[in-house]
Amino acid sequence: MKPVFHPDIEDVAPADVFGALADPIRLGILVALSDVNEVDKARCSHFTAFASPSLLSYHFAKLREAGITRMRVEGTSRYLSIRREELNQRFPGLIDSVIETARRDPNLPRLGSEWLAGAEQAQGQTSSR
Amino acid sequence: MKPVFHPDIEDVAPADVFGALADPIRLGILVALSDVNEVDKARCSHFTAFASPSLLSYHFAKLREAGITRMRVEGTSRYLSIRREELNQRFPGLIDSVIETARRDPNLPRLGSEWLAGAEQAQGQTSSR
DNA sequence: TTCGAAATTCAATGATCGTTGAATTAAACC
DNA sequence: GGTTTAATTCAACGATCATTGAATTTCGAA
Repeated sequence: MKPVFHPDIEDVAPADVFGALADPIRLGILVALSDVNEVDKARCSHFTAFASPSLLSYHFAKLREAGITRMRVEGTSRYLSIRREELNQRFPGLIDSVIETARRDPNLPRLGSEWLAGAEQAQGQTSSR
Repeated sequence: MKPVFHPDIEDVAPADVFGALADPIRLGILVALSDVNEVDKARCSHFTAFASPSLLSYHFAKLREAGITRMRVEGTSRYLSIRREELNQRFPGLIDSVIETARRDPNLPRLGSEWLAGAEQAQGQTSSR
């Protein structure tokens, strides 16, 4: 249960962020994450429609290592969220315009609306962050 | 004197734009271009401090093919500019926050201040690394 | 203690990327 | 004409990328 590496936001370079955004699957993940109001409600397995499990792992790691997402381990599951406050502190306004730009792209993979409501049963009181 | 291809801004996908931004040299070019108030005043040869001529050509093409820059041919020279209006129409607010983000990166290649002022015969000496 | 679900890791692939250096085009200037 | 200047093109290279599929880890539950 190695505790998933997250880079210090100060160590993230703009070019790294843009590199992580240069893929339709990852942009689709980002948009889906931004649709989740409840923090840490997005489980990795919710994205199986986007790609195979191993490919998803690859893309999740890319986003995480670029400082864009956070990954919380709980049992055999992983929950994803956008590192909004840290990103806004380091790159003010960037992530919002990126998400807004991606959201308008009709060619990105998307999740049905049902999963947003159906992904429940989270007991998220364990120390956040 | 083939007339330089520029993609229709509607054909540009967000992932393509981010891919073009995923490089320090190209971000440096973008920041430098945003410093030029006079449109079409930035000649390609002004960026020789950033990389070799052939590598510059490569990066210029990347930015151009991603719909980010425009290239005007005049004699043997080429002048670059950011496609601001079109980008803002297609991806509102994006290019400004990208430039602002890049401008704060202390690790990007930069141009001296002398070239901004008309600079005709500038031959900088600031090569390091 | 075995079984199954969630997710990662690993090795392999073909594609694209960033970089170099030499050759090439194209216009300008004597 | 020949030369110079600006910039691109081309072939090569090693590095990274996106993708696949099989093997592995980890934990929860029966």
